[in-house]
Order: sequence, then C-alpha cells, then structure tokens
Amino acid sequence: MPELPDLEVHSANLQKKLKDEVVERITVLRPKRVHASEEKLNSAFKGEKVKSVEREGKEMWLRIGDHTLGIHLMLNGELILCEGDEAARYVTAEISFKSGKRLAITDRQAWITVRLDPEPETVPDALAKEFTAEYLQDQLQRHKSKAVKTVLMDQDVVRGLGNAYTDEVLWTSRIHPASPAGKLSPEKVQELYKTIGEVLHESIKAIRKAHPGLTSGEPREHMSVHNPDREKSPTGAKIETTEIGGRKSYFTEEQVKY
DNA sequence: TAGAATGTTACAGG
DNA sequence: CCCTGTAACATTCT
Repeated sequence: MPELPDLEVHSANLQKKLKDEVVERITVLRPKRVHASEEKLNSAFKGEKVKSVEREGKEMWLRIGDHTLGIHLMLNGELILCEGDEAARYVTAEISFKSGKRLAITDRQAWITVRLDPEPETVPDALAKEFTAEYLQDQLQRHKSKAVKTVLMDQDVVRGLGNAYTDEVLWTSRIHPASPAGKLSPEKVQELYKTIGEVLHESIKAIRKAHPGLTSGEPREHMSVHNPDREKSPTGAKIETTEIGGRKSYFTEEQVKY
C-alpha cells in the first residue's frame, strides 16, 4: 500500500536493521507471485550479506551479495521484519537471516510481484535528477488530451507518484486533477514540477518525524486532501471527490480547471 | 454485506 | 498501428 515517501522511509529504516545480515535461506509460499524458483533464489542469496535496501520507483530492491531481489508491493503489500517467533500473516515469501531475524514479504491481496535481478529502469524516478521540468513539459505535451493526474500517475512517464500523492501535488499547485495535460502554461508546468519535489520531500520529513523507525504502513495524517479523515483542506475549502482513470481523486474548488 | 483499497495490465474500441 | 479508457486481477477489511 505504500507510496514513494513511505517507501523512502521504510527502505532507510530496513537498511539500518538489515545491513550486513547474512541470509540463511529464502522460502517461497506463493510461487505464483514470485518470478523465480525457490532454488534459484537460494543459490543467489544463501550465505550472502545484505548490502542495501533501496526504493526504486514504487518498488523495494534488496541488494544482497551480487544479486537483487525486487519487490513491488502493489496496493496492500508489506515487508514485515519479525524477530523471535512472531509470525506474519499473508506471507508470499520469507527471508531468514543467520541472526534469527526474518523478513516476511506479505500481501493480503496476493497481488505483489517478487523478481530476481530486475532490469534497471529507463523511466526517471520522481526524485532523480533525470526528472527535469523540461522532461515533464515534454511528457505533458505528448499526452496533452489526458487528464494531468493520469499523466503524473503513469509509471512510463515518471516513477513513484501514485493516486494519493498526485492528489496532494495537484492540490498544492492548485491544479484541478481533470485538467488536460496540454493546457498548462509553461510557467504552470514549472511550478508543478517544483511542487512535486517539495511535496515529496516534505512528506518524507513529516513521516520521519512522526514515525522515526517505520518499516511498514502508510501514515496519512500529514496529507492535505487525499485523506478521508479530513473534511476541509488546510486552507479551509471543502474536500470533494471524483473519479479519474478509475481511481478516486480528492480535490477542492481552490484548484483551477484549465 | 457490498464496496473500497495509495496499482498494474490486457484488451476493446476509436 | 497508435492512443485512450475500462475492466479484471484476488483478497481482506469496514
């Protein structure tokens, strides 16, 4: 269920807890979701040390030895770090470490995908320097008749933005989510670009502050409009909802439809 | 209890 | 062939 800011916090915290841990074995419980055999996974990871835990777009990549385990958590996936004999529910696969710690890769919806050595991505990540204002302008023009929200959520355009944070970004830049992408002026696109970085970085900061050791779950109390617990935006406008691209979108009348 | 859930993808239609 | 929008995916929680 997590989005970019949540995953950014999860990955940093998981890395702290798992760095240099040695893999004892990896067990696959739902083979349908794991695109590699248990044998291949074990020959890749058994006895190897965890180097890093990284966020890649909306995926989590575990760098272990000379290989990578790529995990896409989809809507409801969670990585649960277990110590002792606590057992996680809805386990798709589990990594046991020599120390006795276990990392459960879980999803109650059974939608997640786990891959061995995923291909590096060519589409820029929302927080990478390759994601520039010029690039965004170009992509918005390429999909000029689509709703701006749909373009921002398209993982072939930019990786990392999902339903919740595109609503946050569009409210912060006061753009109605259904505005056709091509109608935004170059100045507005510039502002939107800047807002994407600010909203993401500020959300990461807010999550770290409220939940310093978080490794799973998605706090939303810092969210301005995509937040069923709120009736009004921070500036006092009533939050409304509509459907865009089959997803529920939260917005207010403060946002201009271009 | 029917509907919703912060995602992705296959496919139909234009 | 390219572009777009919709439905399906499998499961649990509210």
